[in-house]
Amino acid sequence: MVAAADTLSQTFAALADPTRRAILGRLAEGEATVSQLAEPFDVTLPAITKHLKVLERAGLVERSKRAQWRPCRLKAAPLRDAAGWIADYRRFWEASLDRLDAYLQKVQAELPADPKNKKGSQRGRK
Amino acid sequence: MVAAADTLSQTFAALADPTRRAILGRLAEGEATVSQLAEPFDVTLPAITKHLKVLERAGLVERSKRAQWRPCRLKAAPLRDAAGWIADYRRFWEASLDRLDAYLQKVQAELPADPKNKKGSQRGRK
DNA sequence: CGTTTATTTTACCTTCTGGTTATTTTACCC
DNA sequence: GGGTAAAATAACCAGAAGGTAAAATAAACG
Repeated sequence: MVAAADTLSQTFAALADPTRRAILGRLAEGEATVSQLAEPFDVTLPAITKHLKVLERAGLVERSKRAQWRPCRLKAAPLRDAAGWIADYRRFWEASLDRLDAYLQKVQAELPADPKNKKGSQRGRK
Repeated sequence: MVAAADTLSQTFAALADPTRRAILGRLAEGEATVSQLAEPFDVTLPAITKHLKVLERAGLVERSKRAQWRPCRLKAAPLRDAAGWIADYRRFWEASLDRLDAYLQKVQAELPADPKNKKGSQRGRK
């Protein structure tokens, strides 16, 4: 425990499920009720309710009451923060920097690695 | 099961833990061994090994062997895809669009509230 | 060879997750 | 009020997560 359920963790955890990502995708097209959201998926409604609760706790979805419906709409603010966190790593994947970096680290890893390289004689146990 | 553990889900799941994000942060400064990575945290080494395995399976970390050390380095490629997914929602949080959108959806929510759109003629999705 | 250092593996435990079915609640409608 | 549709809740379950302590590997070193 102690996990503290920080906002960023909740956001990423919410995004770590394909069903939930699809729900957000659907909500990007506009408000939808729970049944409408559930329709494309092969799961029961309570399962969708749970997913929505996760999304709601993560601040990614907001719900209102309209008659017996509970329409949901997208709230993208947490995505801004998530994108912000990831953006710090942009330089690592941009251009060939990733490969260059890998190369440099590999060289750095190889040089001071084997001053002698002895062979062990232990070989038959498991 | 059936979840298929798609790449994006694995990436987001890996990022959903503060310890793992901190590990990535440390690796952004350069290669590090397991013990070095573990040092700032109040957890045992096996816990770090597990976190590293998660990061490795997500393709965010690559490891090599150097003597008895297993130096880790950052691989940011999956972050590019994650950033790409989130970027699709950029318009929802930018500027005042979020509030405007909320307003529009609220209005939209209030107006067509009462018609007798009962059986499946709501929207015809699918 | 035996020791030491670095890391992984092996149980094992507890909590969280995602799913289910069955039952309630909520609110409209006649 | 009774019926009906939408959604939530309750109770339950299997499996994954994150953690631990203790034992096992791996590789340098003396």
